[in-house]
Amino acid sequence: MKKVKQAIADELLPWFSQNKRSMPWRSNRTPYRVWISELMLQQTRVDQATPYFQRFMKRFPSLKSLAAASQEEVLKQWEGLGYYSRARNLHKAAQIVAAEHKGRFPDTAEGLIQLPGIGNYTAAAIGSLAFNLDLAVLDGNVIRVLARLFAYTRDSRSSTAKAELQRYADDLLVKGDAGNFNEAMMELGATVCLPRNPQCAQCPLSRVCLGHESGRPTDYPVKAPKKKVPHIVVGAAVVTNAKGQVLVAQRRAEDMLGGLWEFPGGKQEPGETIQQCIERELKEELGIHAKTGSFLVTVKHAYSHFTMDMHTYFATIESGRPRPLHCQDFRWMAIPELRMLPYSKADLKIIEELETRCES
DNA sequence: GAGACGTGGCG
DNA sequence: TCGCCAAGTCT
Repeated sequence: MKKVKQAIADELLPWFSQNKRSMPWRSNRTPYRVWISELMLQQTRVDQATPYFQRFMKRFPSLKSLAAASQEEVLKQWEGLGYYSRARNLHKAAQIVAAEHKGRFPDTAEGLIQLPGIGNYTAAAIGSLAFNLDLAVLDGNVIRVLARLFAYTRDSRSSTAKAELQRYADDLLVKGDAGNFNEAMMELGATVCLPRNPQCAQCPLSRVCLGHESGRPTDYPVKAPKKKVPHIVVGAAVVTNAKGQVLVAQRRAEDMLGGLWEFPGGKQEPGETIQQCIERELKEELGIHAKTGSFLVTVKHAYSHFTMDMHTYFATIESGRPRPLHCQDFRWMAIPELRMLPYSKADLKIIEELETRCES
């Protein structure tokens, strides 16, 4: 442990000061900027989050402007980034800070972690980076780096392993320089101590790394295998009316993809044709009796916990007027206006197909 | 504590 | 093609 601490001071921190290039846009570590960037970076690669961060800061330059926005505007900015509860929680937290903390961000770990969407990792990240608190982060990168450094054999997904590795991180933390220590550990994991091809020859810590010494660094961290995800078939409808408008519905707030808009539809039940599925879903969701028409497109999509084939058909209403039964809201939209609302990637693929057909 | 929760990139 | 993975949190 002592040798590792020494190597961090002598090798890792100098290495980091030469190699911190992945997020130049976060050199400005204000609480608001660190918070937004950390939220976006959860389970997300820097390259994917970067353009979102730039646009987000342009649209919502301050906590006040974010708190004043509608959830729909926030979701629209988040569209395509995934894990949309992050956006909903971000918006809630902004309103809490604006209303209950006079717009000042909490500057303690205890205060930060009470905000929605902020857990152990994000509280430590904001605390160390924006407020220079001595808090060590534990994310996927740090878990991998520490597991290799100490040839750690417990299942890294277990809570006991997390607690133990957190203690290692706490012990190694460079007091007074926690922000740089944390970013250095994560940057090392992201660029050198890679999951599949660790670049031990270039690693500033290889000299004190038990994983490297073992000759099998990729044996760490140990992980129990994941179960494979189910596959479902979904039917969806582009319901059209006489004005050439199409019907979109807003998903309920706490559901998966909550608050986003979609083409109505749902999971195909056993013994049902896809047309029957669509007509049933339209009745349940919107209370309309509709008839499916021609085929539009099949969207294949992989979510975190299932994969889906979404067969999309045109449809027209035979009787009834739409009502928001199993959805939050619905709207008739001209095709060129559709993109004003936020959607998931799967429904954006349907919109793309509609736009392509409109042009020709 | 295990499972829900998105998306894109990579070997 | 396909499973795994990426700066996690919530229930």
